[in-house]
Amino acid sequence: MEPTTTVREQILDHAITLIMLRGYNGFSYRDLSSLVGVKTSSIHYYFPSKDDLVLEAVNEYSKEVLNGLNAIGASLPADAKLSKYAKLFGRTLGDGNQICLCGMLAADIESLPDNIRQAVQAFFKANENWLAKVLAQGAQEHTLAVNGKPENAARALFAAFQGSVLASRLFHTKARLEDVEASVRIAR
Amino acid sequence: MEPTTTVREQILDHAITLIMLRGYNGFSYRDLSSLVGVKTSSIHYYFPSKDDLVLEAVNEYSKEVLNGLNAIGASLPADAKLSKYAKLFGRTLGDGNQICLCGMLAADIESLPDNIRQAVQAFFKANENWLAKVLAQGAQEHTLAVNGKPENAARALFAAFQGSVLASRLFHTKARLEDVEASVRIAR
DNA sequence: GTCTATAAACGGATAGAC
DNA sequence: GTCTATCCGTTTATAGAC
Repeated sequence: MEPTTTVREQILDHAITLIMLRGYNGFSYRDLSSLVGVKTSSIHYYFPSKDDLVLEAVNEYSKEVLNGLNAIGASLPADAKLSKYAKLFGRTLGDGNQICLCGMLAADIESLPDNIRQAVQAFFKANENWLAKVLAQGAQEHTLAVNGKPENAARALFAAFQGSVLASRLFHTKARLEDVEASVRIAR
Repeated sequence: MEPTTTVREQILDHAITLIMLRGYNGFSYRDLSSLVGVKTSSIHYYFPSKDDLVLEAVNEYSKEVLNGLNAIGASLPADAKLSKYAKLFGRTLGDGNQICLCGMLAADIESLPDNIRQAVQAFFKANENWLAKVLAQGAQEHTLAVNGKPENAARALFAAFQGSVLASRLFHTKARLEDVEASVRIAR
């Protein structure tokens, strides 16, 4: 009883993976065509333009990640929440390297229309707001090191997560993500 | 008495800007052709393949940034060094937004050959090593907040700088870079 | 919905004249 | 060194048959 995945869902799912792997300018309808097994013209049937496809990819990806955030128990201690966040961040690709779709599109942002920019901005803000609350909690519990206002520290921390997944892939190691978590966690 | 810039230098300079703006897959020999005012075949004369061009762009960019690092006085207090670093990091593009060429290529790394990957890795390591020394100094001087070993904190900090220039451009603001500096600076 | 066929522009790259 | 001319594959996208 496998859940039936529609062609549309398959296209979107492969598009998400390809964007995370090679970015907006690094994949084509032809790539998707060979992955899904339909002709490029069929892909245009579901997603008339590449920008339509990418916008839906951002929305789908955002929904998944934000659902993951909501699934992190609100009653947990702050440092435990942060650990779960670090694991959830991005999506593990084939070889174990992680990358965030919205971090990738932030790099490609000068090639993208404004509606996609807004969607990526919304993803950034949602993550930063969530992290700000965790940092505020962690400061109170004396488990996380917060310098300055939680809002500012959260933006810096989110940037560090984004940068660390780039470095993780560049060096073929997951250790970079752990460095970020360790940089705010207070040793006991 | 303007310093004469050769065609080769102009090509390389525009290539650096274009890579920072749109990434490896987001610019073409045609773009360079119209910017420099020579035909694409002339560009191939200087840089036989696109990968040759990008490798030289990385080397030139690295040289400039590393020269900038060396120009930061060794006798300065750590927090002053960090301020200078934040200003030097990346390169200011047309509208005031900053971006780092090697951060951009780290995003595109899956489209690039191994010799370019190694050059980008070298840039990351050089920056991380420099930051590790500054953090160690700052910990001693009690001006910078360092959690854990300086080497690990430096990798997290460099990642934060990389992520923050992406966010700065995404949101059209320089404030994100300042958040990173503030996140390690101890208020007095 | 999916296909074939095709358009029209763009991609990196090369040969050879000047 | 720089040009013209050209190769040939790729890219996004559309029209129309089934």
